[in-house]
Amino acid sequence: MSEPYNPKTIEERWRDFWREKGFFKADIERTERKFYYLNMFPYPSGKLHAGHGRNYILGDAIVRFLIMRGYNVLNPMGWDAFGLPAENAAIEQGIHPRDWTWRNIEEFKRQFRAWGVEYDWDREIATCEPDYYRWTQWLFLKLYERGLAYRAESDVNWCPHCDTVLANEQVVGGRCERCGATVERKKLTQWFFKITDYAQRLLDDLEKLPGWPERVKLMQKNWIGRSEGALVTFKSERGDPIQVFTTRPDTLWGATFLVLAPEHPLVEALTSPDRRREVQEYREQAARQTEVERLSAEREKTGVFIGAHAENPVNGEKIPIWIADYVLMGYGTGAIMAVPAHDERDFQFALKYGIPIIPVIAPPSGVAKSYLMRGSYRGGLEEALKEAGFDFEAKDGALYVTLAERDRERYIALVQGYLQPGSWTEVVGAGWQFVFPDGVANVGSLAEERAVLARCRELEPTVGGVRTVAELLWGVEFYRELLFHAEYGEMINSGPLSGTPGDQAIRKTCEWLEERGIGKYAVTYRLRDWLISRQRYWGAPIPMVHCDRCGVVPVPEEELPVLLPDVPFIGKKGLADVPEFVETACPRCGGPARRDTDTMDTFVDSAWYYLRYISPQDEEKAFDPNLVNRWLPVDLYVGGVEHAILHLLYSRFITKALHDMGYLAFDEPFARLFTQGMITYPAYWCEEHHWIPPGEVAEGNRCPHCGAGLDVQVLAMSKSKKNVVPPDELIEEYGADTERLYTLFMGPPERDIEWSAEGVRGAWRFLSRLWALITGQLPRIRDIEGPPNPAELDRAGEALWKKLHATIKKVTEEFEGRLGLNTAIAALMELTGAFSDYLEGEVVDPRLVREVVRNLILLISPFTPFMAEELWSRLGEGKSVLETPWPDYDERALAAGEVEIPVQINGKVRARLKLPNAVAVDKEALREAALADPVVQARLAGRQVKRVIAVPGKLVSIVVG
RNA sequence: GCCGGGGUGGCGGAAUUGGUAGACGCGCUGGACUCAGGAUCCAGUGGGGAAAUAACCCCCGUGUGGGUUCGAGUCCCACCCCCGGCACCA
Repeated sequence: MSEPYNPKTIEERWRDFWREKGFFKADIERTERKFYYLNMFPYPSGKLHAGHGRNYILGDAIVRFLIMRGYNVLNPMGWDAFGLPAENAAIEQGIHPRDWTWRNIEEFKRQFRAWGVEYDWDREIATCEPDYYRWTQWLFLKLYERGLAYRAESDVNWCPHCDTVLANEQVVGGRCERCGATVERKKLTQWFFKITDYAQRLLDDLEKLPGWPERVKLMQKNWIGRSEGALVTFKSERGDPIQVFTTRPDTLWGATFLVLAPEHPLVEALTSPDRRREVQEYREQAARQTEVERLSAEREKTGVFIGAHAENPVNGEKIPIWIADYVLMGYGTGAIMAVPAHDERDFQFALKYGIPIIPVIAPPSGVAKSYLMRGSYRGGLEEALKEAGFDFEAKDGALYVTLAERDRERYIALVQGYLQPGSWTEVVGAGWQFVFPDGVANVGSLAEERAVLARCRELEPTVGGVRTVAELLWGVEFYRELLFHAEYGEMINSGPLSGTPGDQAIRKTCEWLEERGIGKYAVTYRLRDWLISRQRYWGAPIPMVHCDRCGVVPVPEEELPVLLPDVPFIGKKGLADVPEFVETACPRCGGPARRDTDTMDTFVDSAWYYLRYISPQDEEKAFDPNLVNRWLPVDLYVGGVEHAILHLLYSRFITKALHDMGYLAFDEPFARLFTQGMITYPAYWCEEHHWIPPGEVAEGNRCPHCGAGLDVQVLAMSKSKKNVVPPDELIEEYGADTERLYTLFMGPPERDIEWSAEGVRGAWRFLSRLWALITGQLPRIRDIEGPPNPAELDRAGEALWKKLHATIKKVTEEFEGRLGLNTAIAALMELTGAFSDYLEGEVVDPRLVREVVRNLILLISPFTPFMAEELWSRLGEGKSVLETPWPDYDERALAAGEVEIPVQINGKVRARLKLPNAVAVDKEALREAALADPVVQARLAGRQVKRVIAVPGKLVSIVVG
């Protein structure tokens, strides 16, 4: 009757069919109904594993859908082929990186073919080929001409394992993103791209990208890290201007010291002779520190006073200058004003080093506190406080008063009368006041702070060991929570701006600063320029020449590409080690000169490749602006979230730069972005033998080599952790269609999901069932033509007809919308089940059977193209599935048949009615039908119906008394 | 610490604008076919109760506690936990 499902022979038959027919070739000249679908191109390392399928199988299904929908789809593939792994593998195996790379590429292509994943292979590109990197070099020259590529000495991240520098984006938690080695800091002269010029636009234009996941946009936003504030110029005693950036200009009057980054250029000149040695030591120690050490040594802040002072421009206060490694040279101006009363780090620092603290912002809570030491006040105070309505606690003869700020004056007047001679108390809240029997002293300036401290010392000798008023108050636990806060509030102790409310404080201060020319409103970004130099061989050489007479000279465009020297590859090698590469003539003066020996970061290669696909063989230019402007932005770009910042931010930057140069009409490369999740699988770790492939793990999670207990973690599939499932084995056992179906069925494509061998079996069972079902029906429908007549269908037929169209709708909408293909497949499984049930009924309409079979094949074809093509041809259809239009659904079918309507009574479902659709969608009829139902009637007996809510097509809710 | 996302059966996950919670699959249980089954097929499967050669019925259930509503997985408030990003950023 029906033959068994044998994917091996089926898939072998169709593997080259689509390519030979040219279904995946885009018509590049025709752009109406065009669709540029793009998968992030892979780095060809070794072999593809099942985890890679998440990206490519998804993409292939989408593209097949789009082709059937009649789109002119551009769906290219290429290779991000430059990079360190090729070099490392080459060193290990003694072969050239290029040979290693091309071997992998061939393997990838073989695997794509086995998967049934097709591309427009005429457009294949590889970034390591001269006809590609020639244009990467061209891009560099263009950026250089525009002033967007420059060479500078700076502190860079150095990976000792990879022997090269890294971009900030490639350092994760102080470690090399690639190899995990601890990153060191080095001072080197390197090439940078000026991405910071585009910081604001990269930020603003995120709003132009509604088709991007919110979280990716947010990650970019955080990475760009815009902060608003002010630049304020302080002056050293010698007169050097010291510019600081602050987000809290409203706290300027509270700045009691300055802190410079240890690397700050002024440190050298400002340090006094007696501090020189200590400062030097601190700077050296800071320079030695790796990022990791700085992170781990967190919390406790260290720093050194450099023996110089600066003048605070707003109040003329003379404040000390320190250096500390919590201030980073790379952010803002590398110098900060420290306001210990309102910044937590500054507060810790000031407390530790005995630097005065002056509060200048009232805490918004409006709470103040006062502590009266035992013996500092006369009897009767407690009663007086009580009578005046103050809230306090008495403990061991001391009083702890908590008051509202508005009662401050009244409280001071009261308590002053009860103070013992020689004693005092404080009021700590919006400002700190010391209350003596004969007067009140405010701590609103450094001079006042000194005076208060002196007076207290005089009265109480034990105060002698305390360096600042803040320290004195810190000694009273009761006060601690009020000594520091970082909130916005009314300005106090701030000269002419005292009394400015919190919501206007920053704006008013900025205006005030600008009027006086001391400072101005300013914006700072966390984003740094993109360091693109790499000291390795396998990358695009930077097309620059160093000439003793002419300096740095660009290689003329017509001399591109600067070819990588073809050298035998043994051991680590940089271009600097190849004399015949280095030695050249200066393009300007013709004299002897040296080539730049750095290659570009591979993220430069991938920052523009989506443009090259449009005209991959063009020998005249990098891309054809005319065609590119018609085909881009990319309609749908699919790849992993791990590129949320690096690749996607760089690509946006390069697109904008090319846009500004007039090459591109658009300034965002990817209209819609979809980030697929990763496939995870258990990974086993043995202390001694490291990663153990899951298949080799011994009984009881033990190491097969030493028997030690293994550490199991479910991690993203990767070759390095040995937890991969090879597609070849899956295809051998179940066929590519099963792997494809399971990959898309396992869960929503954007989520990380664990691979399950049992799940694969489920997909296999379904396909076997479907195969048997359809092949079993072929004889019945071979000679049947035309669609069924809905009017002639019986109840069962009508239900199936309805189900069919609901499924078409569901699958279509998932492809066109959120790409929840797992639910689309579930719908196809349901339809298959319903179809199977229908066939067991007594009356079977062959035309309906034919209709369902045809549509099932078409609907499932993006997921399982081999089986679909095979069944389609057996059906006697002359054309390929890919030449057949995607089915449309019929609204009439959706409105046919019966629906089940639940009836709720007081919020609980008490009956389910089967009603004709016509009744269910009519509010009144629905209401009547529900009330007339016997079960409902019985429920309502003797109770009063208060309200009936009938929701057409949904439910009826009855409220009774 | 700050900013996002998310907590639904034994598991992966479904649930338009608030409208039958648990689609679909896995696993499990029972049965069939088998020398055998880790293959395949059929049936059942949130928990508890009632009932029992049947259908049906009741209670509880979407991290916790409150709230809005005829009705809440979905909305509001408070909290707990997990994941991701940033992290001395001035």
